[in-house]
Amino acid sequence: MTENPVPSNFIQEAILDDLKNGRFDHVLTRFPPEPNGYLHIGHAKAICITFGLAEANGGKYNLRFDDTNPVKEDVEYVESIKEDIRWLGFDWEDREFFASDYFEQLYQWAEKLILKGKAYVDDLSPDEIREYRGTLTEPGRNSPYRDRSVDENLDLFRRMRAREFPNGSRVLRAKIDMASGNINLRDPVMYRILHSTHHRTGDQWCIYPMYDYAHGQSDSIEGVTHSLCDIAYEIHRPLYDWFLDELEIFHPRQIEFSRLNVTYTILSKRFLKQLVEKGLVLGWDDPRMPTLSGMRRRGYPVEAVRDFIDRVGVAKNESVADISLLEHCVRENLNRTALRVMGVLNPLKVIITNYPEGQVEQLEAINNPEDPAAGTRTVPFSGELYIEQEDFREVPPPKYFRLAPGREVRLRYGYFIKCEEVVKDEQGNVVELRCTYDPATRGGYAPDGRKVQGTLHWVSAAQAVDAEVRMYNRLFLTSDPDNVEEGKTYLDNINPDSLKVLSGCKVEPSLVNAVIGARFQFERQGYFSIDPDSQPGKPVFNLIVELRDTWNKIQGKK
RNA sequence: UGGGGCAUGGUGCAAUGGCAGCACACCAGACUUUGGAUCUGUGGAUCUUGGUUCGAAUCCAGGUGCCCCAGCCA
Repeated sequence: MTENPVPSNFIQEAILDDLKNGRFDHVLTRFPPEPNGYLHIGHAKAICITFGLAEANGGKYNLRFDDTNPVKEDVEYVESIKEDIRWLGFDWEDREFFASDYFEQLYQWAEKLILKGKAYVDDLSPDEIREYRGTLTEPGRNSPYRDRSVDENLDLFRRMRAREFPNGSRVLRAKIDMASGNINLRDPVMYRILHSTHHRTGDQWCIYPMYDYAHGQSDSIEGVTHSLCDIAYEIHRPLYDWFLDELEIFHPRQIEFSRLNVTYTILSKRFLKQLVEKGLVLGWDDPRMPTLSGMRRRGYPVEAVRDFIDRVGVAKNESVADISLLEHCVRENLNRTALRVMGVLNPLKVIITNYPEGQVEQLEAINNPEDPAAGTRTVPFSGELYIEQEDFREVPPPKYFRLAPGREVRLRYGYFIKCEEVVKDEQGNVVELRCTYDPATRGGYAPDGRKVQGTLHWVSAAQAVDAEVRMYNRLFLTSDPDNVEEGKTYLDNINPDSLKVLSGCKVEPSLVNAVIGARFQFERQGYFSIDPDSQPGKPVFNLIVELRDTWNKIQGKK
């Protein structure tokens, strides 16, 4: 977890400076999502930085929905966004705002700019506006409507509001500089006509403010001191400042930091939406998704997600965080907190030939070796068990420590068993092992000091609970999925094996009534959580993350 | 001579003129009733050229590379 509650980064330094030199005497930040999609791990970084910095400096933070484009937004998203932020552990109390609440004020300020001769109504078509804007290397040209009189502008703008004109027929533009090297300053559009029902204001408006015009003013209305945002808005800052200065209203400070990228995933709302809509995943909360709802469903502890964000840091470099760091954070958390259990994913039947017929013993097992307070439980042992198919090899390769004909291994918390006979079906598949056990090794200790190389997990057949286990793998095959050759897209990099559903799994009986969301370590395999799809007596597990596997590594080298 | 931003091990982040450090990853070993965890150890970085300075990752100048901007999206 975070050792140092006060973050040390360039934004914190800037805040401290502002406090010290009197630019501000308190700190108020805001997170401004547009409700047009679900939050992902990249947003989590923005939220933790934005809200975390406010907390660290004794300030408050607002949640403000940037809902200025009715055609893309929906209440479904505002609900999910709130749930995700709460999950992250932040409480914005009563400071929940919507840019749409400011539409009237924004409109009045627009009239003010018209009156000042700083804004005008333009009749150019969208195509013409683009033409007049010029290019990256050539300056733009003034619109023929640029020098309309204040009265005419005012009249036209009011009639825009009064629904007199169709979509796309006119816009309100700021009058700045069509020759500016910064294209954002080439008379940016402030209002466009959109005859469209807004999810909150309904049909009250048919003109909607653009981001650049709405954002800074919304910050100002709320008294935000530090408006932290994506590096992409850095070149918008002159415009952000321009509106505030021209309007002569409270002037927050915008500071930009670089967004988070993560290897083997894609963090773009557009792409994530595509995955959902094309049915390539089961929904926004599919456990393979980098969305917060997906991670939550998968079973990632929120503490681990936060820890990851802290470790990734804050800077302006374009950076790509290694997914293995996230996985490390998850494992580190779960190693401390998850109860250990035994579950067999791909069962292979084992008959203990010398075990007393019909006998069942209750053996004691440790719940979490990292946490003595977690105590112990009992697991039933009998003459008919399941072990993992992978834990038996008829012809064991070098360094394979598990079961093989004639070899003795330990069953965890159980007995030493020795494989005496291999039973196969007509196709030659191993279907059953016949073994003997050493009654003197109860609990897994040999009184004669005899060693075995392997310890296997197992489940007693009669008491086993049937379970479905969903094994997840990276959604993408390449570390930078969007980096594709001509003619291909990130969709070509999708991993066809990102989900494998195992249906005949056998888990120990203590798991029969595990609650949704509970997390366990299946010993020697990985961490798993109970999926909401679980039914009473029929648990469904999600693989959260596998245990580190050095045997796998050894094999991979060959 | 469009404008803006960024360059530190494989990855991410520190070092704010004074011994380039931390984490993840990687590799080797110890230990182990989870091939988990834990512990120990190895290797590996300041984009480049010049300048200032006793001393430069840090300051200055030039160069190079990468990212962003031409929505009536945010």
